[in-house]
Amino acid sequence: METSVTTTGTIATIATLAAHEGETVTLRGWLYNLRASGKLLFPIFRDGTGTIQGIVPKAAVSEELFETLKNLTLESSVKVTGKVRADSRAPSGFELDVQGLEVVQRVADETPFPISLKEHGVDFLMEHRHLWVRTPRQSAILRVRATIMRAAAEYFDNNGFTRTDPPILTPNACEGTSELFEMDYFGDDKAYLTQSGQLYIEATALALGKVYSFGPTFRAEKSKTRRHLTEFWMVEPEMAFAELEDILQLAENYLSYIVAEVLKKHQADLKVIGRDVSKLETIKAPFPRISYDEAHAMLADAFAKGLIENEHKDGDDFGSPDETYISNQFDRPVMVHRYPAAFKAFYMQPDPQDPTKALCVDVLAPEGYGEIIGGSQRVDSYDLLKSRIEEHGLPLDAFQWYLDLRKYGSVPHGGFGMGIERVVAWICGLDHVRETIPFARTLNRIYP
RNA sequence: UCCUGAGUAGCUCAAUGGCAGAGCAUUCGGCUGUUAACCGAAGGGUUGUAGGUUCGAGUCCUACCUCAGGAGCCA
Repeated sequence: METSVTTTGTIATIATLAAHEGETVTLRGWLYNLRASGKLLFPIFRDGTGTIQGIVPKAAVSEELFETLKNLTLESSVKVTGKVRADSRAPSGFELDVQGLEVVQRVADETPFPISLKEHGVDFLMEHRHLWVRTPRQSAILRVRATIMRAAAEYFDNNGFTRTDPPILTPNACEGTSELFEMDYFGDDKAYLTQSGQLYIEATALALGKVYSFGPTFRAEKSKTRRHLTEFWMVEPEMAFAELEDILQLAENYLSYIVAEVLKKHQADLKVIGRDVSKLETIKAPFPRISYDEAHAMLADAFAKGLIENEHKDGDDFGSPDETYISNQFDRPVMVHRYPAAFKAFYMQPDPQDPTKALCVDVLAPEGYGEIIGGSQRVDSYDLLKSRIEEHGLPLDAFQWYLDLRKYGSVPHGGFGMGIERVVAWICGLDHVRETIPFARTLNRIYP
């Protein structure tokens, strides 16, 4: 430890400095930037809660303190003591008149902090993600993420749901579709990383009524877009005695709550991120609802008017450009329901009005962020589910336990899954989900 | 897997087939209100890899590698 002139003051964090105006406090953090103007230094400190500029006139401090700070390297860790002073020139409204400094660890001159205040490329930043997270924007995003995750669990905790997390290691593909990460399970057996906990929480929903799960999910798909990670966090509610209408209402109330929580607690962070909060203030239930058929008509009309490039074929799933167009017609998330059953999962309940359609919903976030929630009412008939499993060419024995749920007191039930990273990307207005998680796992990257 | 694009100084990028450069960062010097501070100077290069065309290749051709954006699939 290298020590310079030290004085003591009340330990404080930058976020709470307004409450310490006029007081002498000690901050513990890092040197974020340093500007010098002859006999005047302007160090900027960060401590994880924010940044503040210090001011150090040569005449006001000891020679030792001045020289130590003048030669200090960026991202060196420090304890700095000074008097909090309101100043209209400061972005946060406050500055610190530095009186004392203890250098905890000085970054060596030969190995300067690699991330500068200037622009960097994506590859370089991701290669240095362990250091990139220190920058104000990335820290702000991670704070918002934390609030979104807390609100995502809190809403269910406050509304009668019991958290029941499913296993991460599973014996087979939950839905028999996506590519999974495979691993050896003590020799004879293979295990797979979960792609969804849904089937398991259907079991716990029939035990506890209303349940949810919240955890990491894995997809080995070679997806390479701004919306995909190979490891991401998903929150999934499941309710017994619930039909599609209940699921729609839950989804709109849920998202409204999460957005409200972020707006309530993160105005400063959203400003650092550069988010237009007026786009979030409109996010209140009820959300617009359109059926697949209505969405198709909307796309057909748009194609006729030359607003979109590719014609959407009735009966086909929507592509990303289609979803973007649909979501751009609304100022809040749009709930698209009753897709053709043909390209949806085997466990979705058919619509009694039109059995070729499934009682399902995709919630598309505004501003082109695409699908953030996918849900459905589940098949509750034993015979129908059995024939669906067979039609999809899935192994019956692997799904016997799942069929059992329809044998012992089956009820209408359903729920949805929400991808946390896509919600964070949308709420923060980010270009790519890789910035929404501390260490993103993508197709081409597993370091650091 | 497919399509498109990009790899040049630590970083971000320039360079008609003809001497490989700038800004930032680093080091040194100057400046008492800077806001990605500014001004001056210095150091810093096997142009992704391997071949090929050419008097001459960062530049053109072939293959490969890496990364990015998109499609498909999905949350």
